[in-house]
Amino acid sequence: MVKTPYIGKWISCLYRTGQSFFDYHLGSYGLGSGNGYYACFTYLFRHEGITQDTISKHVAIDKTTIARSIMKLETLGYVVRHIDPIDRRAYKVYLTEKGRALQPIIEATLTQWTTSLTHGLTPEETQMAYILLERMTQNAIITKEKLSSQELSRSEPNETTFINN
Amino acid sequence: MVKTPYIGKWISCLYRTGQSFFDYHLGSYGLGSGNGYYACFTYLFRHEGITQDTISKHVAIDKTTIARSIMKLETLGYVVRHIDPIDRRAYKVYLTEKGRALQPIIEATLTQWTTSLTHGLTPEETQMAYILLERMTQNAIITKEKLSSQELSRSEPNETTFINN
DNA sequence: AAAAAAAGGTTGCTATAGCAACTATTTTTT
DNA sequence: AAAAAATAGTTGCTATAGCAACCTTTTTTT
Repeated sequence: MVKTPYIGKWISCLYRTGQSFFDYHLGSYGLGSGNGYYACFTYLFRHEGITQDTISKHVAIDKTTIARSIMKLETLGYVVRHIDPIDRRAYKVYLTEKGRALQPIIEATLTQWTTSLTHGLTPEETQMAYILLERMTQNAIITKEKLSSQELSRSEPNETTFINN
Repeated sequence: MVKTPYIGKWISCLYRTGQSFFDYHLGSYGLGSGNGYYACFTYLFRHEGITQDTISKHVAIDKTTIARSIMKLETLGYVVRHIDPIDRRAYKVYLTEKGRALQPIIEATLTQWTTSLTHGLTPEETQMAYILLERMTQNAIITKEKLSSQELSRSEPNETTFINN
């Protein structure tokens, strides 16, 4: 890898090799390299009966991507969706037995990837990596929100622009 | 973002928001969200006349992706390719004037993204983030290489498997 | 020197994921 | 209560990027 002072390059490489890793280890379950699947799964492992939109917002992935991920997971028999009788626009998403059976496998793979990445780091460095990545992610989300609000800001001039400072 | 002990989630978010960022800032130059473009550019800014394969290996991006990136950059008039007279399989890639004119713009955008991500971090933390990301990326590449060599290891039993330890 | 293997690139195919625009409900305005 | 706006989800489209297979040229074996 070339040395440049740009973080994006490392991120990009980590993302892409991660995709290969997940595809390699979980491809046989019908899941491929899609981060969307694992985002949905890890969220569903903790919060069943939530809507796609809730997942989308909590994992910071576009609702279209979540919709298609859930669609695939439903086809594969890992989740079921029931229309929310109170809000008939929304689906509540539940894991099936088959889906829940995947929990240890998915968690093991995610852990394994994390472990691979932090190989050779001290526990303190690993901890630090977590914290820094989390903070950078927060910054990334804020930056993106600023861009979106700037796009709208012709009609409703700068008001939302500084919300996330 | 949901709190889980998996690094992949932060990486994924950073990667995707980064794509949006580049698309937003550089889309008007015909470059979109493709990390491949910026990898090619930043490498070409320092090393002109190299082959696609060299780029591919140095930036750890599949040669197919590099090929298509370069193809697009050629169409857009940012690079030219000349067959290497010594090795007629290979193309040597050069920036055009138009391509070189993009250097400050691309570098500014890459820097801006890095700056956005590290907002609120101390210089030491930023430095730490760099180092840790770099080390994790090295681990990622090694892990991936291990997987590839395992796939081959039926024909030529484990020999290459431990090379990268 | 011929055959085999490796290397540089390309093509075909696939999965992923975002954006814009849309439908259908629900909520808020007025 | 009607109109407007917001929300949940889907469809269409696009760009990105990897893998497998392939072609061509070069290098290595034998």
